[in-house]
Amino acid sequence: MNRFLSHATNRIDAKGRVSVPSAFRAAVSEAGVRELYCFQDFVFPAVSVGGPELLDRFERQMAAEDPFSDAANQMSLLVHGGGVFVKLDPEGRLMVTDFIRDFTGISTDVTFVGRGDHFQLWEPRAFARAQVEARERRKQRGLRPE
Amino acid sequence: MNRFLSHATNRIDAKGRVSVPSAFRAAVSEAGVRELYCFQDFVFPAVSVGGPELLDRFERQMAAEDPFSDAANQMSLLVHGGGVFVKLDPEGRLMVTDFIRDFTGISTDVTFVGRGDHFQLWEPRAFARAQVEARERRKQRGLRPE
DNA sequence: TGGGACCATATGGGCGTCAATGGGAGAAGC
DNA sequence: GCTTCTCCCATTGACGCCCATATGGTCCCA
Repeated sequence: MNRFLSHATNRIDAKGRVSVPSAFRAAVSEAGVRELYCFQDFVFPAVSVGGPELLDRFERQMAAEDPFSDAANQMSLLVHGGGVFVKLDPEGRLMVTDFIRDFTGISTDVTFVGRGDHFQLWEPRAFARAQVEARERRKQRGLRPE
Repeated sequence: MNRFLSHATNRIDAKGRVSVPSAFRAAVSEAGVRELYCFQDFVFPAVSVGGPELLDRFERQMAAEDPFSDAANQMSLLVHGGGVFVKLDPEGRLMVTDFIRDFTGISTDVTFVGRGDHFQLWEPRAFARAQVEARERRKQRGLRPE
């Protein structure tokens, strides 16, 4: 699996570290990446994490918009200026900084959520709520997956 | 048989495992799959299980939309983040995790329900009720095909 | 037609491995 | 010198793999 799929919740230890699920670590190292880039999501109260190619994704998104629009400006500010680098320790853990805590509401546990080409850090209950909401929205739209 | 048909109920053992019916296992191994992807159904209190092609179907649907829209984000959250991988042990059993239990209400027994290209996990009595309901609905509609 | 052997599936439990977690010590920065 | 971060090692608990047993059904043969 070279993509980020599924989800898992891990505990933050006394030093503020949390283990990245092994499936995600495998996907990261498979891409040969040791340093990850992360920034605040545009839609959800979550922090997105990925390799350098994650920047490409948002540059594509920005390219899809008028480069001088407000939206493109804000996106650049958040992605280029607002992002931070995160390193994994030899055991595959990362430090949960205030940058992450403040935006997500994370305090003691982190839910890692696969998003295909990247993954996200969520406060566990916020993730549960967002899922319920997304499901409700789909029902309202009457869209069926099949 | 390369499709999932009929239904069967098996007991969860002390370690939280349950045997996948042999007919379903045959259909799975015929596709050469050892790792299954499963996620919560959009309509019923059931967990859907299938091979990677189940994921492909959702991704095709996502690809049809604006990839950066809210709708696509929510879809990704449910499909990429909401699913979990399930492995079968050498005897063809799977672990019934809390992810499955909480959503379906399964506690001691699991009803496996074939759905053509995938199958589902149900709490036995919930499945019985859903069948009765479906039958009633059809009667009300005068047995017209949809 | 009845009994018995055989086979496949389902089920139960032991054990090793690995991921997650906790804590200590050295190194680097304030 | 104190704090903070990084690396290293220990612990533990869950999960995957293995082998053993039970149960029900089918086939064969008397």
